[in-house]
Amino acid sequence: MSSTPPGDALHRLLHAYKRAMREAYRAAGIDLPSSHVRTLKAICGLPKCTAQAIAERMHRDKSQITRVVHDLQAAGLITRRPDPDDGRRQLLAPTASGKRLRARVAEAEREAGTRMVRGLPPTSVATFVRMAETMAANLDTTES
Amino acid sequence: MSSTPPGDALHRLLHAYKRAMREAYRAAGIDLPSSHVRTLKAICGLPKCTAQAIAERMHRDKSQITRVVHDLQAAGLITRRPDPDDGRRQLLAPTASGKRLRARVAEAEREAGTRMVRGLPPTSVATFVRMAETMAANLDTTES
DNA sequence: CGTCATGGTTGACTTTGTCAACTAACTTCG
DNA sequence: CGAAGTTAGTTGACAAAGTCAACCATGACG
Repeated sequence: MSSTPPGDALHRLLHAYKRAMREAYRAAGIDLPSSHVRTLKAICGLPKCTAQAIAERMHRDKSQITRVVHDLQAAGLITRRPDPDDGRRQLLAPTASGKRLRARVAEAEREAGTRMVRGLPPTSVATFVRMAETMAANLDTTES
Repeated sequence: MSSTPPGDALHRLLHAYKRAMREAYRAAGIDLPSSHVRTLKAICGLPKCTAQAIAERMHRDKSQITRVVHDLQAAGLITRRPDPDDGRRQLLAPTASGKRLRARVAEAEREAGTRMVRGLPPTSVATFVRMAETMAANLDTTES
């Protein structure tokens, strides 16, 4: 019975969220898939950013990062140069246009984000986010 | 700073959740993709269930439902027979083994679900689910 | 030096979601 | 009645996202 399986609500929410984001991106003239956008955000956010760091930070497969990074570079949004300290690593950094795009993304997201939490007390939203993080951590760490 | 963009937390959570579910399914010897499982749950939950009803209920594309339903039928988990009242519609219902599977799924989910909310007060979890639903509704309804 | 871990790349593949065209069955209404 | 529109479902094609495993380099360490 349990009329509200938590997974369903989650699934619907993320689905709606992704749709809203894609919508927002398109409205802002940004035609990148959302995973690329998130990767770009990560690169802009982390100071000395490597592919590994991104993969770890957002729990994604290395191969995925490789491909996305490749695309972003091809689009002239980021630069990739070998780390002088370690020949295996490559340091990722946004270009000027990458940073500009990132700013526009932030703008679009803020708009959609506020729309999402319309009518909800801000403190609850903070709690919500914290809970989401706790749950994710719970699920992650308990992997045998 | 706003070190925690709400979307990221969401994404990580759903990702972790899906992984946990798949893990749980596999551990229970259920080798169905999660979308099939969710569809089966919907069919078991709705009394007189049509493909359209499912699509609407979980905001998914009709075509997706068609294919999943087809698979479930091929696996002998559901039956599909034309609605006597309307020749276009098809009534979907779980078979005996479909119901059994559904029960096992519920078991596995309960286990993973409780693991997820470990250490969180149950009332907060309820609030969390309600908020998730509100947000999803916010995003859905505000489409121009 | 050999061995092993690490960062990254590649290929093949599955799952999920999206779009558009299309059939068949109902409905509406002139 | 019959033409026009709706609705349920199907199909094909495709993009996006995630997963798995094998594979080079480079670096670290005995």
